[in-house]
Amino acid sequence: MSQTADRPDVEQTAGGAADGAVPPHRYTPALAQQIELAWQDRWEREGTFHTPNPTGRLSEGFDEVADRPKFFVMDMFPYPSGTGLHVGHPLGYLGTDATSRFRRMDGDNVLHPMGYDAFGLPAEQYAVQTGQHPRTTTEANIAAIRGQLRRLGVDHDERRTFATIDPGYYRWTQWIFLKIFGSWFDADAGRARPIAELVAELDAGTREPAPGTNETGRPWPELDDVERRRVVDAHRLAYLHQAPVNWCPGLGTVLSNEEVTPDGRSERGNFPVFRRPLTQWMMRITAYAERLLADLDRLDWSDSVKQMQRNWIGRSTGARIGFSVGVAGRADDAADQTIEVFTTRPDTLFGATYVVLAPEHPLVDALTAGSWPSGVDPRWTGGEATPREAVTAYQRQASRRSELDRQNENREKTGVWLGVTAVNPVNGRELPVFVADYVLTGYGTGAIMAVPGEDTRDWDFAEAFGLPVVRTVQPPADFAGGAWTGAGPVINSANDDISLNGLDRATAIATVTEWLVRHGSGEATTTYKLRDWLFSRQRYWGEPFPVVYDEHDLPVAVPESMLPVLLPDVDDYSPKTFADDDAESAPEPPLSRVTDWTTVELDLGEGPKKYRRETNTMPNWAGSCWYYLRYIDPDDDRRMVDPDNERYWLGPREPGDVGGVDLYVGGMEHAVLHLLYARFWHKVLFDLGYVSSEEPFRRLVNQGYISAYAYTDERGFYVPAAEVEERDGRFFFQGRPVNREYGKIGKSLKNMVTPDEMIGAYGADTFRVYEMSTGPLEQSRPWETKAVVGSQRLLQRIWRVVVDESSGVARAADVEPDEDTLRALHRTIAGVRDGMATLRFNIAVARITELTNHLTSAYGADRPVPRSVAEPLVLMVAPLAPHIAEELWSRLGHSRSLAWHPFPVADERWLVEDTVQVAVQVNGKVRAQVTVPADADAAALEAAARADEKVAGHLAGRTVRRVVAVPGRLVNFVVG
RNA sequence: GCCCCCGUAGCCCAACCGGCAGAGGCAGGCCCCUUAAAAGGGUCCGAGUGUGGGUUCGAACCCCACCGGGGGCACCA
Repeated sequence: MSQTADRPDVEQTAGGAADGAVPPHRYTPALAQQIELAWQDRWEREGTFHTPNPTGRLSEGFDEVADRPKFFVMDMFPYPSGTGLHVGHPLGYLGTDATSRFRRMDGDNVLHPMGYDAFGLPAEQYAVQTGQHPRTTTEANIAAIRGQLRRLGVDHDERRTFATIDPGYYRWTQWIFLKIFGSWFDADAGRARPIAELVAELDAGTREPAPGTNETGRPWPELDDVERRRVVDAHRLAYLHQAPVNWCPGLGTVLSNEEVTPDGRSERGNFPVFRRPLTQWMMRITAYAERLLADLDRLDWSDSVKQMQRNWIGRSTGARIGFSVGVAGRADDAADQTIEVFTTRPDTLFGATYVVLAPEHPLVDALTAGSWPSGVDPRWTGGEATPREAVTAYQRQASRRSELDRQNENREKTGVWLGVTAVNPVNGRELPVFVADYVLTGYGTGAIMAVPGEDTRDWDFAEAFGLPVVRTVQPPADFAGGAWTGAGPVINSANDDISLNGLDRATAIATVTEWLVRHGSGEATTTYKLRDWLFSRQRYWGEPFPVVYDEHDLPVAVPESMLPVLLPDVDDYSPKTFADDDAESAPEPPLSRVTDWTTVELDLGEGPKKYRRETNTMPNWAGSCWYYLRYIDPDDDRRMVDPDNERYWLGPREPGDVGGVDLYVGGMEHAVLHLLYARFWHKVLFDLGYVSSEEPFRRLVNQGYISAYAYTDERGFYVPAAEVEERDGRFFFQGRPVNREYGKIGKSLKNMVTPDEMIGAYGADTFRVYEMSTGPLEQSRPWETKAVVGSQRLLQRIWRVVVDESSGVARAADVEPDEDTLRALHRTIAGVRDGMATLRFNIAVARITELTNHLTSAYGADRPVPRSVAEPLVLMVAPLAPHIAEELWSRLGHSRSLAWHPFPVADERWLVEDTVQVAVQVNGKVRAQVTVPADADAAALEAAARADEKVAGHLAGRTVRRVVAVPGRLVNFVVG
């Protein structure tokens, strides 16, 4: 992230204190710096924030906290990229820090760790730009951000810190890969199982290879060893697959679907992306689609993130329907093939008038006819002499078409006819079969039945190609034309056997599906938009795969005892990149050039043999998929995670609970990728018995963004926001008027504000209080530098309540507080607790401000504040502004840190009033206030209200139809 | 086009389960302190909840429609 973790600039502010006008012991920025640095040293020296595990090497001191509830809170760890940290970044870190400190004081055993996500493209690109090894730059960036976090005063247990690039960490990333590689998804059991169990069942004859996994078509007992390995490999959760991938020549690597923007460019770097077939590692996340979807309901996450994951998984139900091809007597070579289509609208089957295959559909070649029949519609041929030429030309054109064209909204539908027809199973109608790129390879079966009457895309295609339309849903009388996708009774849908006519959609779907099943022509099915996860990258800066290839070019797992497979040091770590638009180029991973590494002699049980290493590396997401588990003990070199410690920190709290991290805070931008991948890995680890929790993150909170004003001059260029002056509501830069805009903080808008500047000017505590006071954690908010002074003033007042500004000594008195003060104190405690518990730190700050203001006016300079009020005030400030709180606590005579001191508890006695004011409404309008005993019942309330003369005036001469009296709240007279 | 979230004072934000719209901060006014300014302290000032309907004794809160802002998905059959 940033390299600007400067020591605070004490000089800048120290000058003012020499001026005599300021009392010598005022809480100035200079004093804040001193206090903060001193306490940060002491926390580190004393290991104040060390959290014990139940067992293992980090278990020292666990006995003292064994009876506490556990609380695991963490942030999405930073990616230290070297491009500067701004005030938006710490928002979440401070939220978890305040929560962590509060929960610790309130009696929890709190785990609050931090680590660094450091493999991946940005670090590599930064290194290439600066001509340094990625490890050098990455480690420098980590050191910088580590210093910055320390300067903010966060309470991470630094013994649990690690980076994903540490060999001691990625060893276990590779280990998890081996576990995934070493398992398969048993669809009947709905979970992953070790691959050895599959082999055992195949050998025993109790299981057949899954459909599509046995290319030979021969039974398992007849296969030789290599053929058997191919069958087994095709079952694995991590598998090699040749498929069209997103090849990005500009980056020299392939990208996952998730890393490609909707306009067909790379999310990183904005280079064009092309589809081309390559053999790559895939992760079978689709096997978990149903569980990933269903378990969302068991998570305490925001609706929007859940919704985004639901959309991404994209479950839809419908039917698979077989259309047979190769009608007798037709001059084509497509004998006895069946096209499987997927549809969510089997109720419209009678309206299908043609069939479409995706250009990459495997049946296209086999189905293409030798010649056009006479009289073929010229629109159907693509201008070619034969179907084969037309199809080949179309496929080439489609593969070249960048995704940029594809997303063009109103692009005309294109396609060509294969020269064959397929038979609609429900009415025997012969439908022409087209290939067209509006049908996607990866979704459903890659083939559709086209129903132009009820689908706008099919309608558009039918219009362009002159295809017929059969309506099967009755549109409303005033319908203008085109495809009708709304509801309506079914029409034109009957054969000798069934009729759907008059049925509603749901009934029609059930009826026709049942008919299809009975006739062996289809079945009800569910599909997902989610695709398997492309897991290979042709980059240097990533985890090497723990995989080698043997003489059959089949993958072999590197034994666990040989982990980690270290990333070799190389001179040239940049990938071979190509011209942005060179779609024909092929990936060339940097590791493939390290020839003394790529070839290796190993004894994997068959004696020493030469093997070829996998030269791809894992994607950036791998390291962040499981880092929360490693915080439990990053130095455990025997296990990924100790099961007892995992059960303690992450296990289910009660039967049926998903378990996981108790509070996970991070940006909305990871709503799909990181969170979905991590959930997937966690579920695999759960299935294999390595973790006791079903989900990684029980509760997720997305912190808001911080935006700031930006300013443009008359040419539209951004000017430095910090130098813009406001006069009479208008804005000027160097005397010239500028326009005010609003946007995310950053370099490009020239509106960057760094925490270092703020800490330099006010100290970390002021910065912390400011960020926490601007709203609930989830709320996005504007940054306003000039408002920071308000938080500074609050801390100064708190300081003055406790410390004499001229002598620097605590001025708390051992006297009894008055009742007003006690009420104020306990109301504050209740409010602060509420704010802390609900991550509405602004509420906590507001309550503390009220109490401080009360104390300031109730106890002047000559009347010290009672100790029994000053101390709880200091304790309540501690989670938000820990340094000043520690300092005040210490000046109040305590030698130990307050970090483990119990948080104040409100006394109910001072929360309830003897009497309460309730509003009296007449027809819902507030007309008077009456004071009644706090426990007055409805009748007493009504009596008191009627006795009020203003109320009597409103009621005089009118009929009271009804009286609503809510004890403690109000009385409402409903009059006629 | 579809889906999700959000509209309260000049600005940022509160308001428990539907029960008196205001806690806090910024900005602004006035006063004190000061030779003056800054810093500091004190005090004052504020809207009726985007719009229109509905439910209710009672709506910022629940329902419907619309407007505005933010985000996601998008030829997904």
